[in-house]
Amino acid sequence: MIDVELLRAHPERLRASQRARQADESAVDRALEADTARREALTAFETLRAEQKAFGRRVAKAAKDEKAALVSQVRELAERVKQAEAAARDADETFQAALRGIPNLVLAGVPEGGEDDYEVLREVGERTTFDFEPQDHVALGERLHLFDLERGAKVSGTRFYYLTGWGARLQLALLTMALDQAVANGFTPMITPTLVNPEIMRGTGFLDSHADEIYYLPADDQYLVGTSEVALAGYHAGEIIDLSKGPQRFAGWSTCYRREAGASGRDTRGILRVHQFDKLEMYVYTTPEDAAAEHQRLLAWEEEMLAKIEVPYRVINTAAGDLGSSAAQKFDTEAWIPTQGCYRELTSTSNTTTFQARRLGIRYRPEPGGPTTPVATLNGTLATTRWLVAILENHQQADGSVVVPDALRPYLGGLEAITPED
RNA sequence: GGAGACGUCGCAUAGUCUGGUCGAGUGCACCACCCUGCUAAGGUGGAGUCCCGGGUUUCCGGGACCGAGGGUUCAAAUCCCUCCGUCUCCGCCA
Repeated sequence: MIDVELLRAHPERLRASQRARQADESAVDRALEADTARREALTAFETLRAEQKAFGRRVAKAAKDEKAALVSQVRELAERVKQAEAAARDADETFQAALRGIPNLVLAGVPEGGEDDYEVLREVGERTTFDFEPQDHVALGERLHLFDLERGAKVSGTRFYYLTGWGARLQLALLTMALDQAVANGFTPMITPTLVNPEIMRGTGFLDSHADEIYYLPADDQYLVGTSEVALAGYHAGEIIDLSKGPQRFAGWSTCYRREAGASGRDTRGILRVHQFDKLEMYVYTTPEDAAAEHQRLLAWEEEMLAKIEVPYRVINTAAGDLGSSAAQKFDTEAWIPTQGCYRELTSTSNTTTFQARRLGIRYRPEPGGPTTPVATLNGTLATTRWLVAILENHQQADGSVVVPDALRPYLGGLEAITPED
């Protein structure tokens, strides 16, 4: 949620932000109007309510035989209070809805435009080349019995899969390595709920821009999370937290569920785009002043992981129009996928500034005993099931085996390569 | 799944039967100051969150908030309903 003070004092900044996102500028003015209407309605109600309370005190103090007369006098006032309260509530709901309709203010440095207007910040590593015809991850995985797509489809439908044998172990190894790295950097490991209540899902902003991506269970009025970011954001909802000892960093391990509603026909092969996968996610609560620096740290930790799996990648600065409603800036890292001849997203780190925290009511005290103010929150990927695609394709050998990157070997009992004979 | 008890200001509790002077007492913790020759004890005061208006760095006035949401009433922490959560017992499954 946008800061109301910002809306009132600098609506032009929000209009510019909306333009950069290729979103509706008039939403800003509707929110401003709704704010004015809400304040008028609130003042009207509060004036009447104060009158009523003053009268109530007189009734309480009055002698018994006078009470009936006084009470009959305020009946009509009580009715007006009730109406004014309803009007104030309606005006507030209108305002809240208008405010929620405005996505986060994009930061300076975010490229304007849509999905294809990203800026490439750097490319790291040489694009992998082979002196043989490389196989795609599906062929490799099936040959090495790392996953079973056919039976995944039989049991759960398209975009579902079983990880089997070394495939299952490879995922566990990868996520465990990610968790170890996070812990070494001061993150608190968390295994989070994957089913959350509506107010938490709404608070993270996913119901705005990604609503059709989310599984919903009507019988229970709950949502399946598409990332543990949701549960980690909700963790401190409604709380005043302590940031005096620095940022609070959490590493969430969870299964993630996505409907992939708008992606029919895209990436239908293999485990690149699936309805269910596992992820290790970083989530940070920090001060608004520190958020940009923390964002760089999250990106650096992501790149540290990519270095460990030894795949070429690039880093992009996502364009404004491709940001989620909560994000003020987003960096993706994309690994080179040899058989596709392009880079594919492996990690994504967003600075959501105070946007999520405002919606979820998460504050801190900059000064001990001083007033509260919303915290800033950030998130970033450290490993997902999809990483297996990049590992398999980039480390494949002419004989169909896949060399295990050095850093992963300790997590696989020292295994150096996955070979067809296994 | 059945029965019951409970949910109050950081923690622990009072207040609910008998609606009004209760945004709410007490203890502990906390902050400031005082006192005591010093990591004890004592004294005084302060202190919740959010919103609106005015003044504008630490102020004043008003409103909301006693798990959440409805209702009754001139008036609700207090009465009624629904939901959520916690605990205890029973059943069921391990």
